[in-house]
This record gives sequence, C-alpha cells and structure tokens, in this order.
Amino acid sequence: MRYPAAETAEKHERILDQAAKLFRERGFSGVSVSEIMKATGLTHGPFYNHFPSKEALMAESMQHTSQKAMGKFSAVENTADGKADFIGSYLSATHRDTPGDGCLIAALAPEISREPAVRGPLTCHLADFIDKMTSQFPWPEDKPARQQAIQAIAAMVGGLVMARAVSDEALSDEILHDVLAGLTKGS
Amino acid sequence: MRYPAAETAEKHERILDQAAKLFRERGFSGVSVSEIMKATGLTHGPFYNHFPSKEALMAESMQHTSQKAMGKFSAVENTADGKADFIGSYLSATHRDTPGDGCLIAALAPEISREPAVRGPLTCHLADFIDKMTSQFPWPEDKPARQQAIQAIAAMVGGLVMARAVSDEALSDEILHDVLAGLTKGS
DNA sequence: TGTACATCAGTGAACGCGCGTTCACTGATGTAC
DNA sequence: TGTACATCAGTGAACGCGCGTTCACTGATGTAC
Repeated sequence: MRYPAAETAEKHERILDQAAKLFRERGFSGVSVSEIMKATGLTHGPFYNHFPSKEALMAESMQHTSQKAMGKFSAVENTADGKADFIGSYLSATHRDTPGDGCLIAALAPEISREPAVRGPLTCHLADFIDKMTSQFPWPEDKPARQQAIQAIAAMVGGLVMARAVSDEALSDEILHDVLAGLTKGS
Repeated sequence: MRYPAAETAEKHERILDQAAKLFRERGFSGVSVSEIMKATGLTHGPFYNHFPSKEALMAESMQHTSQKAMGKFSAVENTADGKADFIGSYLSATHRDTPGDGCLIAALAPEISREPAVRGPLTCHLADFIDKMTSQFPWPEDKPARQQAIQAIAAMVGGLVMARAVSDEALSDEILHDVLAGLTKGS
C-alpha cells in the first residue's frame, strides 16, 4: 500500500534510531536486520527500500548518532562546572547501565576497528569530539589543552569500558569513582 | 586413529592459543570453531573432544590468556623505569597493530560485557591486573596507589581502544603519544 | 466532483550461506595373552 | 616375541537454525481525465 510521502523520511529516521540503540546494546554482529525492523514496527522486507545493505545502515547510523551526540554536547556549559557535570555523567552508573543511549566509542570501538565501513564515520566523530572537548572546557594552562582533552577522553572511555565488562559491582563502582576522581580533582 | 596420549594435552593448548589470538583479532563472534580448528591444523570435528561448546572455549581461552599475560607482567622490573617501559609498550604502535598478541580487555571488553560466560574470567583478570599494577610499581604518595593504578589502566585501555578504532594514522599516533605523555611525565 | 489507473512502501515466503553441533565411521596405537 | 583385539582422537558428511538479501505480490494513496 502506498503511504503518505512524509512518513517515509520519518520511518528512515526511526530505523536509524532503533539501529543506533540496538547496535550499542548488543554490537553490530549481535543485532539482525529483522530485529531492527521489528523494533521499528515493520517486517524486514522494506529495509532495502531504505538502505542498500546492513553495512550501509551501520555507517549511516554512526553518523546519525554522532550528530545527535555532538548536538547534546554543544549544549553543555563552557565552565568548570559544566565540564565536571559532563565527565561525572559519562562516568556514572546510569551511563554504564544504559549503553543503548550512551557513548558510541565505548560501546563499539573494537568492532569498529574491524569494520571498514564504519571506521570513517567514527574517526570524524572522535576528531570532532576531541576538538569540542578541547575548546569548550577550561583546562590548566601548564600543558596543551588538546593533550589534556585527549588524556581525559582516554580515561573516560577506558573507565567506562572496564566498568561495563566487570561482573563484580563493587569493582565496577570503584573504577568509575576512581577515574572520575582523577579527572575532576585538578580542575 | 589413536594418537600418543601426550599429544592430546598439547593439542588442547594449541587450540587455546589459536583461539586466544583469533578472538582478540576478530572478536568472539567473528571467529568460527572451524577456523580455530583449521588454524590448529585439524578439522572441526574433534573440537568437541576438547571442549563442550564454543562458549566453554571462550571462557577457558580467557583464563589461559590471562595467566600467560600475568606471567609476563610479573617479569617486569619493579622500578620507575620498568613502569615507564611497560606503559610505553602498551601504548606503542606495535601493540596497536597486533591485537592478537595484546591486551584482552582492549580487544574484547564490549563483547565480554554481553557474554555472561566470560565476564567471570575477565573480572578475575582485571582484579589481578589492578592488584599487581598497584603493588609492583612505585606511585606518588600524595594519592592512594590503587586509585592511581586504576586511573592509569583506564587511560591505557581507552587510549589503545581509540587508537585502534580510528582510521587516520596521524590522529591514532597522537592519541597514543598524548596518553603516554600524561602517564609518564609525573613518575 | 467522480472514476480509472499508476505508483510504490509494505508483505512474507524463499534463496543460499555459514554457523555450532552431532554422529557413524576409520584406523594407528596400546594392551592382553 | 608375536598375534588379536579394544580404544578413542580424528574424519567429514549431515543436522537445524538464523542470517542478509531478493522478489512476486498487495492495496491504499495520489493523479489524470
């Protein structure tokens, strides 16, 4: 059946949103095209009316998520408090426990390394994120701001990744807490 | 055909070694049982003479790799130089480019988070690693050594994971360099 | 305004494929006599 | 020492399954007259 033209773009976006969430929750290879379409409320057939392949969806969904994340990030205050809040929420138990809404890099990085189709989008995303993190927040002036931003991002990503991997909740909480302490004490 | 009994244990270990390497290179779900057995020089059938399932292999291979890694780590010198060397080789281009011989956590963490069978072994591995990192190296005394060790490990893991994910080599090198600088300047 | 037709997103059965796993069979080795 | 037999790791065809992808078909909508 033919549908109102306006709905097509909206469905395209709904597929992207569901894909982005499921990919971060279960990895690219852990989610099937059918599951994504089911989550969007459709059968798997019309997927190929929207995307040429699963790989293409992966790449587009990365760009889509990156754009959304950068938009949110731009709304964070350019102050020491804004910085502490941002890092604090990145290293929170909530972020750890809801990967579907969280950081792309922490959820998917190793898989991205092996998937040529998505390395490009991820590289742009990370480059943008480093730039904004460098310029948006105040950094101590004894060292280059960009270097400090990269160090902070590395600690954040590593801390979150480890906190998620570990099955001992006390250790997981300790990791989040200690990494956060290292990043917020000096600022 | 019946084989000399001594060869069985040796084959078991060869399967573990090949699995550990392939899993780190391509992820758990990116490697089939057949590929592992082929790499070991056998057909896929006798896999089930050695392991009850692929999941069981994943868990045993994690423990096996952890044990090997901890052995190597114990041989590192307990000095500031030993520490700098260790961190330097962790954040080297060589480690970035040969995940098959490298850090378990950086190669597999997100997949481990979703795979109940391997979270236990990974948790033990990381707990051991944190303990040894804390006690084996000298740390500035103004903050708890364990907290500093956790911060360092988070930055190392995050730095390596990002350096591997990015397709721009200059950015990848910059990440490795900057994270290393943050960890070795103070010690 | 009312009717006939073309459009094309959605449907769901079907495809080839590779996966993890099973199993009847093979045959060199170790053992019993 | 020589022979007959039991063992069991290895072989490779086969299984059921879910995957990504294709395609002939459907039918409500938009358009032409």
